[in-house]
Amino acid sequence: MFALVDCNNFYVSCERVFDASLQGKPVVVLSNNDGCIISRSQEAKDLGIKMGEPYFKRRRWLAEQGVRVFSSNYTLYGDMSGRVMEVLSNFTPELEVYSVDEAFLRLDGFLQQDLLTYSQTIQETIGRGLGIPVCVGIAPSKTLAKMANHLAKKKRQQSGGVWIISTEEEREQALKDVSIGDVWGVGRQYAARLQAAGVQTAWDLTQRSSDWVRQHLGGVVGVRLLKELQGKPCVQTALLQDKKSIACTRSFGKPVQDLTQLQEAVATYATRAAEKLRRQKSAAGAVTVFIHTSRFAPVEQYFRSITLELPVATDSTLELVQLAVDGVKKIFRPDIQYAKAGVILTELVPVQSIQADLFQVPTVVEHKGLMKAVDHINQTWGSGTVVLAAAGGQQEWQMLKGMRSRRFTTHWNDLLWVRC
DNA sequence: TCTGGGGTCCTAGGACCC
DNA sequence: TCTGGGGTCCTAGGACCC
Repeated sequence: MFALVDCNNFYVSCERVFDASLQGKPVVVLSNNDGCIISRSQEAKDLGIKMGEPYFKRRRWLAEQGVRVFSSNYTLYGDMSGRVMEVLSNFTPELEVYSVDEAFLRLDGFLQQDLLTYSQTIQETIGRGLGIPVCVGIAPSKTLAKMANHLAKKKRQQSGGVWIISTEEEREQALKDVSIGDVWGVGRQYAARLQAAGVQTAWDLTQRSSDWVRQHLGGVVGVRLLKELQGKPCVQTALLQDKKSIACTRSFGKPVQDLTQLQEAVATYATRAAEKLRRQKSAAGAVTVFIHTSRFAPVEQYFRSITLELPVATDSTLELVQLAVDGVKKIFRPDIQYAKAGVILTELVPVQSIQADLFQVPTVVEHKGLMKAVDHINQTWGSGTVVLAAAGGQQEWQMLKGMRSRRFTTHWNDLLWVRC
Protein backbone atom coordinates (compact mmCIF):
# COMPACT_ATOMS: atom_id res chain seq x y z
CA MET A 1 0.00 0.00 0.00
CA PHE A 2 1.01 3.59 -0.64
CA ALA A 3 0.13 6.60 1.46
CA LEU A 4 0.10 10.09 0.02
CA VAL A 5 0.55 12.72 2.70
CA ASP A 6 -0.27 16.21 1.47
CA CYS A 7 -0.08 19.43 3.47
CA ASN A 8 -3.24 21.53 3.45
CA ASN A 9 -2.94 25.01 1.91
CA PHE A 10 0.78 24.61 2.48
CA TYR A 11 2.10 28.16 2.03
CA VAL A 12 -0.73 29.68 4.04
CA SER A 13 -0.22 27.06 6.74
CA CYS A 14 3.49 28.00 6.93
CA GLU A 15 2.59 31.66 7.43
CA ARG A 16 0.16 30.70 10.17
CA VAL A 17 2.83 28.86 12.12
CA PHE A 18 4.58 32.15 12.77
CA ASP A 19 1.56 34.41 13.13
CA ALA A 20 -1.23 33.11 15.33
CA SER A 21 -3.50 36.02 14.38
CA LEU A 22 -3.98 34.37 10.97
CA GLN A 23 -5.92 31.42 12.41
CA GLY A 24 -9.51 31.32 11.26
CA LYS A 25 -9.01 34.29 8.91
CA PRO A 26 -9.00 34.38 5.12
CA VAL A 27 -5.34 34.37 4.03
CA VAL A 28 -3.70 34.17 0.59
CA VAL A 29 -0.12 33.86 -0.60
CA LEU A 30 0.97 35.34 -3.94
CA SER A 31 3.33 33.99 -6.59
CA ASN A 32 6.64 35.66 -7.35
CA ASN A 33 6.41 39.32 -8.25
CA ASP A 34 3.05 39.39 -6.46
CA GLY A 35 1.51 38.16 -9.70
CA CYS A 36 -1.10 35.51 -8.91
CA ILE A 37 -2.83 33.98 -5.91
CA ILE A 38 -1.30 30.54 -5.44
CA SER A 39 -2.26 29.47 -1.93
CA ARG A 40 -5.55 30.11 -0.11
CA SER A 41 -6.79 29.28 3.35
CA GLN A 42 -10.13 27.49 3.56
CA GLU A 43 -11.76 30.79 4.53
CA ALA A 44 -10.32 32.40 1.38
CA LYS A 45 -11.59 29.53 -0.78
CA ASP A 46 -15.01 29.94 0.81
CA LEU A 47 -14.98 33.59 -0.29
CA GLY A 48 -14.77 32.35 -3.87
CA ILE A 49 -11.13 33.25 -4.53
CA LYS A 50 -9.78 31.07 -7.34
CA MET A 51 -6.40 29.40 -7.67
CA GLY A 52 -4.11 31.39 -9.99
CA GLU A 53 -6.19 34.56 -10.09
CA PRO A 54 -4.16 37.67 -10.96
CA TYR A 55 -3.66 39.66 -7.79
CA PHE A 56 -4.14 43.10 -9.34
CA LYS A 57 -7.69 42.22 -10.37
CA ARG A 58 -8.63 41.34 -6.83
CA ARG A 59 -6.48 43.73 -4.85
CA ARG A 60 -9.12 46.20 -3.71
CA TRP A 61 -11.73 43.57 -3.14
CA LEU A 62 -9.36 41.52 -0.98
CA ALA A 63 -8.62 44.57 1.14
CA GLU A 64 -12.33 45.25 1.55
CA GLN A 65 -12.94 41.69 2.63
CA GLY A 66 -10.14 41.88 5.17
CA VAL A 67 -8.13 39.12 3.51
CA ARG A 68 -4.53 38.92 4.74
CA VAL A 69 -2.15 38.90 1.77
CA PHE A 70 1.48 37.67 1.67
CA SER A 71 4.19 37.78 -0.96
CA SER A 72 5.74 34.34 -1.34
CA ASN A 73 8.53 33.42 1.05
CA TYR A 74 10.05 30.37 -0.59
CA THR A 75 12.97 30.26 1.80
CA LEU A 76 10.58 29.73 4.68
CA TYR A 77 8.38 27.22 2.85
CA GLY A 78 11.39 25.24 1.69
CA ASP A 79 12.72 24.98 5.22
CA MET A 80 9.33 23.97 6.65
CA SER A 81 8.99 21.41 3.86
CA GLY A 82 12.29 19.84 4.88
CA ARG A 83 11.05 19.51 8.46
CA VAL A 84 7.78 17.87 7.38
CA MET A 85 9.70 15.37 5.24
CA GLU A 86 12.05 14.55 8.06
CA VAL A 87 9.13 13.73 10.35
CA LEU A 88 7.52 11.60 7.62
CA SER A 89 10.72 9.65 7.10
CA ASN A 90 10.25 8.24 10.61
CA PHE A 91 7.00 6.59 9.54
CA THR A 92 8.20 4.51 6.59
CA PRO A 93 11.20 2.63 5.31
CA GLU A 94 10.58 4.20 1.90
CA LEU A 95 9.75 7.90 1.57
CA GLU A 96 9.40 9.54 -1.84
CA VAL A 97 9.27 13.30 -1.67
CA TYR A 98 7.00 14.18 -4.57
CA SER A 99 6.78 17.96 -4.21
CA VAL A 100 7.33 20.70 -1.69
CA ASP A 101 4.16 19.77 0.20
CA GLU A 102 3.54 16.09 -0.45
CA ALA A 103 5.22 12.72 -0.24
CA PHE A 104 4.48 9.04 -0.87
CA LEU A 105 5.10 6.57 1.94
CA ARG A 106 5.39 2.85 1.35
CA LEU A 107 3.15 1.11 3.93
CA ASP A 108 3.22 -2.65 3.52
CA GLY A 109 1.82 -5.24 5.89
CA PHE A 110 -0.71 -3.14 7.80
CA LEU A 111 -4.26 -4.20 8.58
CA GLN A 112 -7.00 -1.80 7.53
CA GLN A 113 -7.66 -0.65 11.09
CA ASP A 114 -3.97 -0.16 11.75
CA LEU A 115 -3.68 2.00 8.65
CA LEU A 116 -6.30 4.34 10.01
CA THR A 117 -4.70 4.80 13.42
CA TYR A 118 -1.27 5.05 11.81
CA SER A 119 -2.49 7.84 9.53
CA GLN A 120 -3.99 9.68 12.47
CA THR A 121 -0.68 9.40 14.31
CA ILE A 122 1.07 10.95 11.30
CA GLN A 123 -1.45 13.80 11.26
CA GLU A 124 -1.06 14.45 14.97
CA THR A 125 2.72 14.30 14.93
CA ILE A 126 3.07 16.85 12.14
CA GLY A 127 0.22 18.95 13.52
CA ARG A 128 1.64 19.15 17.02
CA GLY A 129 5.31 19.28 16.14
CA LEU A 130 5.22 21.68 13.22
CA GLY A 131 1.75 23.22 13.21
CA ILE A 132 1.01 22.07 9.67
CA PRO A 133 -2.31 20.28 8.96
CA VAL A 134 -2.10 17.32 6.56
CA CYS A 135 -4.44 14.92 4.79
CA VAL A 136 -3.60 11.26 4.16
CA GLY A 137 -4.79 9.04 1.30
CA ILE A 138 -3.98 5.34 1.22
CA ALA A 139 -4.43 2.85 -1.63
CA PRO A 140 -2.72 0.04 -3.53
CA SER A 141 -1.28 2.35 -6.24
CA LYS A 142 0.03 5.88 -6.26
CA THR A 143 -2.71 7.15 -8.57
CA LEU A 144 -5.34 5.67 -6.27
CA ALA A 145 -3.53 7.10 -3.22
CA LYS A 146 -3.73 10.51 -4.88
CA MET A 147 -7.42 9.89 -5.42
CA ALA A 148 -7.88 8.84 -1.79
CA ASN A 149 -6.15 12.03 -0.67
CA HIS A 150 -8.45 14.03 -2.93
CA LEU A 151 -11.46 12.38 -1.29
CA ALA A 152 -10.02 12.91 2.20
CA LYS A 153 -9.90 16.65 1.45
CA LYS A 154 -13.25 16.79 -0.31
CA LYS A 155 -15.06 14.96 2.48
CA ARG A 156 -13.08 16.43 5.36
CA GLN A 157 -15.98 16.37 7.83
CA GLN A 158 -16.69 12.72 7.23
CA SER A 159 -13.08 11.57 6.86
CA GLY A 160 -11.17 13.59 9.40
CA GLY A 161 -8.58 14.03 6.67
CA VAL A 162 -7.84 10.32 6.14
CA TRP A 163 -9.19 8.18 3.29
CA ILE A 164 -8.34 4.56 2.64
CA ILE A 165 -9.07 2.56 -0.50
CA SER A 166 -8.35 -1.08 0.20
CA THR A 167 -11.31 -3.29 -0.74
CA GLU A 168 -12.75 -3.76 -4.24
CA GLU A 169 -15.96 -2.02 -3.16
CA GLU A 170 -14.05 0.99 -1.87
CA ARG A 171 -12.07 1.22 -5.09
CA GLU A 172 -15.17 1.07 -7.26
CA GLN A 173 -16.97 3.68 -5.16
CA ALA A 174 -13.97 6.00 -5.22
CA LEU A 175 -13.62 5.73 -9.00
CA LYS A 176 -17.30 6.58 -9.39
CA ASP A 177 -17.03 9.56 -7.04
CA VAL A 178 -14.13 11.25 -8.84
CA SER A 179 -14.61 13.07 -12.13
CA ILE A 180 -12.10 12.33 -14.86
CA GLY A 181 -10.49 15.75 -14.71
CA ASP A 182 -9.57 15.23 -11.06
CA VAL A 183 -7.53 12.12 -11.81
CA TRP A 184 -3.77 12.50 -11.39
CA GLY A 185 -2.28 12.66 -14.89
CA VAL A 186 -5.43 13.91 -16.63
CA GLY A 187 -5.13 17.61 -17.31
CA ARG A 188 -7.43 20.08 -19.01
CA GLN A 189 -6.79 18.94 -22.57
CA TYR A 190 -7.32 15.24 -21.98
CA ALA A 191 -10.29 15.87 -19.67
CA ALA A 192 -12.11 17.74 -22.42
CA ARG A 193 -11.36 15.06 -25.02
CA LEU A 194 -12.38 12.23 -22.71
CA GLN A 195 -15.62 13.92 -21.70
CA ALA A 196 -16.46 14.43 -25.34
CA ALA A 197 -15.98 10.69 -25.79
CA GLY A 198 -18.39 9.95 -22.94
CA VAL A 199 -15.91 9.41 -20.13
CA GLN A 200 -17.12 11.46 -17.18
CA THR A 201 -15.65 9.70 -14.14
CA ALA A 202 -12.54 7.68 -13.37
CA TRP A 203 -14.78 4.63 -13.33
CA ASP A 204 -15.88 5.28 -16.93
CA LEU A 205 -12.26 5.22 -18.02
CA THR A 206 -11.66 1.86 -16.40
CA GLN A 207 -14.54 0.44 -18.49
CA ARG A 208 -12.66 1.18 -21.73
CA SER A 209 -10.22 -1.20 -23.34
CA SER A 210 -6.51 -0.79 -23.04
CA ASP A 211 -6.27 -0.08 -26.79
CA TRP A 212 -8.93 2.62 -26.59
CA VAL A 213 -7.08 4.30 -23.74
CA ARG A 214 -3.79 4.06 -25.60
CA GLN A 215 -5.36 5.89 -28.53
CA HIS A 216 -7.14 8.58 -26.57
CA LEU A 217 -4.77 9.27 -23.69
CA GLY A 218 -1.21 9.81 -24.82
CA GLY A 219 -0.11 6.27 -25.60
CA VAL A 220 1.77 4.36 -22.94
CA VAL A 221 1.09 7.09 -20.38
CA GLY A 222 -2.63 6.36 -20.59
CA VAL A 223 -2.16 2.62 -20.34
CA ARG A 224 -0.09 3.05 -17.19
CA LEU A 225 -2.78 5.29 -15.73
CA LEU A 226 -5.43 2.67 -16.50
CA LYS A 227 -3.46 -0.05 -14.70
CA GLU A 228 -2.94 2.21 -11.70
CA LEU A 229 -6.68 2.84 -11.48
CA GLN A 230 -7.20 -0.92 -11.55
CA GLY A 231 -4.98 -1.12 -8.48
CA LYS A 232 -1.86 -2.45 -10.23
CA PRO A 233 1.00 -0.11 -9.36
CA CYS A 234 3.23 0.83 -12.30
CA VAL A 235 3.96 4.57 -11.99
CA GLN A 236 7.50 5.34 -11.00
CA THR A 237 8.13 8.73 -9.51
CA ALA A 238 11.82 9.37 -9.30
CA LEU A 239 11.99 12.89 -8.07
CA LEU A 240 14.73 12.14 -5.59
CA GLN A 241 17.12 11.79 -8.49
CA ASP A 242 19.28 14.65 -9.63
CA LYS A 243 17.62 17.25 -11.81
CA LYS A 244 18.18 17.00 -15.54
CA SER A 245 17.82 20.74 -15.97
CA ILE A 246 18.03 23.65 -13.56
CA ALA A 247 16.41 27.01 -14.20
CA CYS A 248 16.10 30.42 -12.66
CA THR A 249 13.65 32.71 -14.43
CA ARG A 250 11.90 35.82 -13.17
CA SER A 251 9.49 38.53 -14.20
CA PHE A 252 10.75 42.04 -13.56
CA GLY A 253 9.16 44.38 -11.05
CA LYS A 254 8.80 46.87 -13.88
CA PRO A 255 9.64 46.72 -17.60
CA VAL A 256 13.34 46.85 -18.53
CA GLN A 257 14.76 48.32 -21.72
CA ASP A 258 18.39 48.72 -20.84
CA LEU A 259 20.98 46.08 -21.83
CA THR A 260 23.06 46.65 -18.72
CA GLN A 261 20.09 46.00 -16.48
CA LEU A 262 19.17 42.87 -18.41
CA GLN A 263 22.72 41.64 -18.01
CA GLU A 264 22.62 42.30 -14.27
CA ALA A 265 19.39 40.34 -13.96
CA VAL A 266 20.68 37.45 -16.03
CA ALA A 267 23.93 37.41 -14.02
CA THR A 268 21.88 37.17 -10.83
CA TYR A 269 19.77 34.31 -12.21
CA ALA A 270 22.83 32.44 -13.46
CA THR A 271 24.34 32.80 -9.98
CA ARG A 272 21.25 31.27 -8.38
CA ALA A 273 21.14 28.44 -10.93
CA ALA A 274 24.84 27.71 -10.37
CA GLU A 275 24.23 27.45 -6.62
CA LYS A 276 21.49 24.88 -7.19
CA LEU A 277 23.77 23.07 -9.62
CA ARG A 278 26.59 22.75 -7.08
CA ARG A 279 24.17 21.63 -4.39
CA GLN A 280 23.38 18.52 -6.41
CA LYS A 281 27.06 18.14 -7.38
CA SER A 282 26.45 18.49 -11.10
CA ALA A 283 28.04 20.51 -13.88
CA ALA A 284 26.24 22.02 -16.88
CA GLY A 285 27.19 21.42 -20.50
CA ALA A 286 25.01 24.17 -21.91
CA VAL A 287 23.38 27.45 -20.88
CA THR A 288 20.16 28.80 -22.34
CA VAL A 289 19.28 32.47 -21.84
CA PHE A 290 15.97 34.03 -22.82
CA ILE A 291 14.35 37.45 -22.67
CA HIS A 292 10.85 38.41 -23.64
CA THR A 293 8.10 40.99 -23.51
CA SER A 294 4.87 40.64 -21.54
CA ARG A 295 2.38 38.56 -23.47
CA PHE A 296 -0.39 40.62 -21.88
CA ALA A 297 0.93 44.00 -22.98
CA PRO A 298 -0.44 45.48 -26.18
CA VAL A 299 3.04 46.06 -27.59
CA GLU A 300 5.18 44.41 -30.24
CA GLN A 301 6.01 40.96 -28.89
CA TYR A 302 9.60 39.81 -28.79
CA PHE A 303 10.65 36.35 -27.61
CA ARG A 304 14.25 35.29 -28.07
CA SER A 305 16.49 32.68 -26.56
CA ILE A 306 19.99 31.42 -27.22
CA THR A 307 21.74 28.24 -26.14
CA LEU A 308 25.49 28.30 -25.61
CA GLU A 309 27.38 25.04 -25.44
CA LEU A 310 30.36 24.70 -23.15
CA PRO A 311 33.42 22.86 -24.45
CA VAL A 312 33.87 21.43 -20.94
CA ALA A 313 30.98 21.19 -18.47
CA THR A 314 31.25 23.52 -15.48
CA ASP A 315 29.69 24.43 -12.14
CA SER A 316 31.59 27.70 -11.80
CA THR A 317 29.47 30.79 -11.20
CA LEU A 318 32.17 32.88 -12.88
CA GLU A 319 32.02 30.98 -16.13
CA LEU A 320 28.24 30.50 -16.21
CA VAL A 321 27.59 34.18 -15.50
CA GLN A 322 30.01 35.22 -18.24
CA LEU A 323 28.23 32.98 -20.72
CA ALA A 324 24.79 34.22 -19.71
CA VAL A 325 25.85 37.85 -19.98
CA ASP A 326 27.41 37.25 -23.42
CA GLY A 327 24.30 35.40 -24.52
CA VAL A 328 21.86 38.13 -23.59
CA LYS A 329 23.92 40.65 -25.55
CA LYS A 330 23.54 38.52 -28.67
CA ILE A 331 19.75 38.38 -28.52
CA PHE A 332 19.18 41.89 -27.19
CA ARG A 333 17.24 44.33 -29.37
CA PRO A 334 16.87 47.93 -28.24
CA ASP A 335 13.52 49.70 -27.93
CA ILE A 336 11.79 46.66 -26.47
CA GLN A 337 10.02 46.60 -23.13
CA TYR A 338 11.29 43.41 -21.56
CA ALA A 339 9.12 41.83 -18.88
CA LYS A 340 11.00 38.65 -18.06
CA ALA A 341 14.33 36.88 -18.41
CA GLY A 342 15.72 33.52 -17.44
CA VAL A 343 18.70 31.20 -17.38
CA ILE A 344 18.37 27.44 -17.88
CA LEU A 345 21.22 25.01 -17.33
CA THR A 346 21.06 21.73 -19.27
CA GLU A 347 23.17 18.75 -20.29
CA LEU A 348 23.90 18.21 -16.61
CA VAL A 349 26.51 15.63 -15.65
CA PRO A 350 27.92 14.56 -12.28
CA VAL A 351 30.83 16.81 -11.44
CA GLN A 352 32.96 13.70 -10.88
CA SER A 353 32.68 12.53 -14.46
CA ILE A 354 33.39 15.63 -16.50
CA GLN A 355 34.89 15.06 -19.89
CA ALA A 356 38.07 17.11 -19.60
CA ASP A 357 39.96 19.07 -22.20
CA LEU A 358 43.53 18.00 -22.88
CA PHE A 359 45.04 21.47 -22.85
CA GLN A 360 43.03 23.29 -20.22
CA VAL A 361 42.30 22.96 -16.51
CA PRO A 362 38.48 22.73 -16.18
CA THR A 363 36.94 25.65 -14.31
CA VAL A 364 35.28 23.11 -12.02
CA VAL A 365 38.77 22.49 -10.70
CA GLU A 366 40.21 25.97 -11.12
CA HIS A 367 37.37 27.72 -9.24
CA LYS A 368 36.62 24.96 -6.77
CA GLY A 369 38.04 26.64 -3.69
CA LEU A 370 36.47 29.99 -4.48
CA MET A 371 33.03 28.50 -5.09
CA LYS A 372 33.24 26.51 -1.88
CA ALA A 373 34.06 29.64 0.09
CA VAL A 374 31.29 31.68 -1.56
CA ASP A 375 28.70 28.96 -0.94
CA HIS A 376 29.80 28.65 2.65
CA ILE A 377 29.51 32.38 3.30
CA ASN A 378 26.10 32.62 1.65
CA GLN A 379 24.80 29.56 3.48
CA THR A 380 25.97 30.91 6.82
CA TRP A 381 25.01 34.56 6.46
CA GLY A 382 22.12 34.34 4.06
CA SER A 383 22.07 34.14 0.27
CA GLY A 384 23.34 37.23 -1.50
CA THR A 385 25.88 38.09 1.19
CA VAL A 386 28.63 37.90 -1.45
CA VAL A 387 27.80 38.26 -5.14
CA LEU A 388 29.59 39.05 -8.37
CA ALA A 389 29.83 42.72 -9.30
CA ALA A 390 28.18 41.72 -12.60
CA ALA A 391 24.93 41.30 -10.68
CA GLY A 392 24.83 45.05 -10.14
CA GLY A 393 24.06 47.09 -7.10
CA GLN A 394 20.74 48.87 -7.53
CA GLN A 395 18.88 45.99 -9.17
CA GLU A 396 15.97 48.18 -10.24
CA TRP A 397 14.47 45.22 -12.09
CA GLN A 398 13.98 43.23 -8.87
CA MET A 399 10.61 41.57 -8.55
CA LEU A 400 7.97 42.84 -6.15
CA LYS A 401 7.64 41.10 -2.80
CA GLY A 402 6.65 43.86 -0.44
CA MET A 403 4.40 41.68 1.70
CA ARG A 404 6.86 38.90 2.44
CA SER A 405 7.07 37.60 5.98
CA ARG A 406 10.48 37.13 7.62
CA ARG A 407 12.62 34.08 6.91
CA PHE A 408 12.26 33.01 10.52
CA THR A 409 13.91 29.64 10.30
CA THR A 410 16.84 30.29 8.00
CA HIS A 411 18.12 33.85 8.09
CA TRP A 412 20.16 34.99 11.01
CA ASN A 413 19.53 38.68 10.39
CA ASP A 414 15.77 38.14 9.93
CA LEU A 415 15.65 36.37 13.26
CA LEU A 416 17.68 39.07 14.95
CA TRP A 417 15.24 41.65 13.65
CA VAL A 418 12.40 39.82 15.38
CA ARG A 419 14.27 39.65 18.67
CA CYS A 420 15.09 43.37 18.66
C1' DT B 1 -0.13 50.01 -13.98
C1' DC B 2 -0.41 45.27 -12.33
C1' DT B 3 -1.14 38.20 -15.06
C1' DG B 4 4.56 32.90 -11.47
C1' DG B 5 8.26 29.52 -11.61
C1' DG B 6 10.32 25.04 -12.18
C1' DG B 7 10.21 20.71 -13.65
C1' DT B 8 9.17 15.76 -16.28
C1' DC B 9 7.94 12.53 -19.93
C1' DC B 10 6.37 11.05 -24.51
C1' DT B 11 5.68 11.20 -29.53
C1' DA B 12 6.33 12.19 -34.27
C1' DG B 13 9.15 13.30 -37.81
C1' DG B 14 13.44 14.20 -40.05
C1' DA B 15 18.22 13.15 -40.85
C1' DC B 16 21.34 9.90 -40.93
C1' DC B 17 23.66 5.15 -40.71
C1' DC B 18 24.50 0.28 -42.68
C1' DT C 1 3.75 -2.13 -62.87
C1' DC C 2 7.23 -3.12 -59.76
C1' DT C 3 11.36 0.54 -55.52
C1' DG C 4 13.98 -3.17 -48.45
C1' DG C 5 14.71 -3.51 -43.68
C1' DG C 6 16.36 -2.08 -39.46
C1' DG C 7 18.23 1.02 -36.59
C1' DT C 8 19.89 5.57 -33.89
C1' DC C 9 19.87 10.31 -32.61
C1' DC C 10 18.01 14.81 -32.31
C1' DT C 11 14.44 18.32 -32.00
C1' DA C 12 10.07 20.51 -31.54
C1' DG C 13 5.89 20.35 -29.64
C1' DG C 14 2.46 18.83 -26.55
C1' DA C 15 0.88 17.08 -22.51
C1' DC C 16 1.25 16.75 -17.57
C1' DC C 17 2.64 17.83 -12.47
C1' DC C 18 3.27 20.97 -8.24
